[in-house]
Amino acid sequence: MARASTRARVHAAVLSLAAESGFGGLTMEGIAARAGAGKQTLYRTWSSPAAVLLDALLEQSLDAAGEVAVPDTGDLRADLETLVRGMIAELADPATDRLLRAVTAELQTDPAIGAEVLDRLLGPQLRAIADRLARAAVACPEDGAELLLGPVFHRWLLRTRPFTEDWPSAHVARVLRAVSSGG
Amino acid sequence: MARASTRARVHAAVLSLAAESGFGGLTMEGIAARAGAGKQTLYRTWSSPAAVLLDALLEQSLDAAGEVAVPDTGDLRADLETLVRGMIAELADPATDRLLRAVTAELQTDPAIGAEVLDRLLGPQLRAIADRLARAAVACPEDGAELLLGPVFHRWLLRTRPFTEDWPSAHVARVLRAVSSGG
Amino acid sequence: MARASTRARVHAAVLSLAAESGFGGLTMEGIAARAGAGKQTLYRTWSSPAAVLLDALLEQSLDAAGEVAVPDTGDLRADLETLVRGMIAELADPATDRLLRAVTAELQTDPAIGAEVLDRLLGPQLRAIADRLARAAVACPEDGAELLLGPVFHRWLLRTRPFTEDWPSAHVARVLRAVSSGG
Amino acid sequence: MARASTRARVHAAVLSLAAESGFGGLTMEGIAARAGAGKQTLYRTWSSPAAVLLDALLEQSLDAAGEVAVPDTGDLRADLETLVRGMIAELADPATDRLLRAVTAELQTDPAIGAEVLDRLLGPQLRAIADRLARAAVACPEDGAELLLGPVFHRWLLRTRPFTEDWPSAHVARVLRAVSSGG
DNA sequence: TGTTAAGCGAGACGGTACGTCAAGTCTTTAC
DNA sequence: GTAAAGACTTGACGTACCGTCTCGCTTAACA
Repeated sequence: MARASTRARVHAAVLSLAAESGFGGLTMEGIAARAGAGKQTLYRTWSSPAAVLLDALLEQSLDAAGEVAVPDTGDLRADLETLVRGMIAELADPATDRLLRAVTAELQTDPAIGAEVLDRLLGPQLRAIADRLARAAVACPEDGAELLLGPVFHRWLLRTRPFTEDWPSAHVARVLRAVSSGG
Repeated sequence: MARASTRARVHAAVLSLAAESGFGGLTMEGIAARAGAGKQTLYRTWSSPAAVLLDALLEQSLDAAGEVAVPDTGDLRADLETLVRGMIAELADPATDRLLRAVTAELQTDPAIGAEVLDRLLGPQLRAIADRLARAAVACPEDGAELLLGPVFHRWLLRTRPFTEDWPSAHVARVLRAVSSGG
Repeated sequence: MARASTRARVHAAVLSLAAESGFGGLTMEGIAARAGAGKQTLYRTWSSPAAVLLDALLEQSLDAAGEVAVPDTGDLRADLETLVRGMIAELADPATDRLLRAVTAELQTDPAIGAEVLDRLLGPQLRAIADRLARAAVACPEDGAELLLGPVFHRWLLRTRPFTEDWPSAHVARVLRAVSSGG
Repeated sequence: MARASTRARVHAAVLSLAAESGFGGLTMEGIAARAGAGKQTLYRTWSSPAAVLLDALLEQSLDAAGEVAVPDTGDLRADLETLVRGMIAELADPATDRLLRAVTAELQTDPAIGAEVLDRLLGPQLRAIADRLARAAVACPEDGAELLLGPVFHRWLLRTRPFTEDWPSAHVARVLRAVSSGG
């Protein structure tokens, strides 16, 4: 397995390269050169630039962002709205936008990446939201979480239309109605 | 502009190549060779393999599949469930799966592709669903359509969990509750 | 086939590199870089650094040295001795020595190189000597030529012992006796 | 210096590898792996795969094959013809052919290899033939041995033309004439 | 109808990156 | 405390495509 110092240099290299030239510019060759590492060293551990980047991101932000922070003030409606508005704001940041789009694209092709993203990013996020819903006595918290996030991703990923200022509150209202008692 | 016969040969070539080796295996060089065309001829008209493929697909299926068929039996709940089950079945087909994933991935990178897909595939689909909802006197049909499709795409694209047999009906029930009177 | 200007640049590159760093330092990559050519351009025409070098050498010296000059003063013994002394002198030159050794080594491995060398260097040389012998009414000129050159190469290639000043005349005498009347 | 058991394992490894994949396939890495030794252990004692192989060969066959057996029935002509035919037969064996070509090629590059080969293979061979000639009262036995072997090697190494059935006897006749009384 | 420019096939070209291999050096582990 | 195991940097390998660029050869439209 790779030595710790090697991993660190590679992580630094991939992050700096991604920051400079975007995800599309990442190549194994370039990462190796920037890291002062041999290509074989990279291939020994990672299978593609996306895998390197993902690993770097996860290592970097594991504890901090790994714990997807779902607010819990007791007011479910307000909490979900805060969450949705936060996500939209994050997606509006060009850096995050480019990065998440790249990961999503890669994820379509490489199932291994997909599994890792699910394990360490999406899964926790969905679970955290589901937990918040469960704490509010919602009947089907997993489906509720999906109902909350699905349209956000759909609109963002497929660029169907921009987010408007008042959409989040209306969206949360619909989601809450969807999972309310009658369900 | 390319001659009609050239276009036709290129379209045939890209479709057969995509069918054989998947989207990832498409290259301008390969398409040109299969089509018996020069590379320059391709570059004169299209900028990437994705553009060629998309053009071929749209030309092939524009009128037929372009008209997204949303059933309208009068029973909204049943119609939407039929629609959702149909989509899920389509996504389960390996060929469709690969193709749509590839287009989605490409769409993250190339805004021109994105615009074309939105114009000619997603837009009509969303509008057709919204129309169906509007005909059932739903208040916010666009948001309803998004609420219906978003979770399906979310689960499929991000591979969070498989679709189960009874999920569609529960999902449709939630969506209908979401857009009911209060919305 | 390669364009003339490309060939010329590649030939110049390989000759200058060989002069600077010796044959062992030749790589396809290095030649391509020096020539300002793509690697594929090299591989399209030549299969190895040795092939490039050989081609350059042959093109360079084709007419001049291609015509292996066997002296013909009428005095066969003197002519052959001149020839042998000339060869020994040439082999004593470090540049020629290194180059011919390299070609000989490569020739063991790559049959295509061998065929080319035979066609354009060794064949003509042997034939020229055989012709000279034939003109002197020697019965088996090809075998005579081999008898003349074989021991020279043997001693030089295998470094069995150095050439001495009086060896050529004794050697030629033996060869002439070998192919005389009885042969 | 390497331990005896290590040397033995390395020798076995290099011989088996050479037998399987030919000389060209030998690498320090492969030998080390096959021998169950570290690469460093190899480099400590040998400088190249050729050195390892040569060492193994010489250790294996020193006394046995080192004594080049030149027949001595009293009939010099017949003995030399037997010898030549034997050499040609040996060179016709693909395994011997490959091995000797490889050693010859290596010998052009690495003078140390050359010296060792001369000392322990070629030298004894030439000396044995010279001795046989001397025993037949030939005046210049070393030159005679060279005259006998030179053309064989020349034709084989440079692949000028194949050996024919009746060439050995004619060749021996010429060599004997060359070194006869007149010389 | 005969000319002439365009579109075209073919593919060489300078490049970049690929993923692999082996070289030779180094560190770590374990006997 | 020596050597195995093997990670490391380096650099060449040969291949695949990239996008650009000549080359003739069609071929359709205009003179």
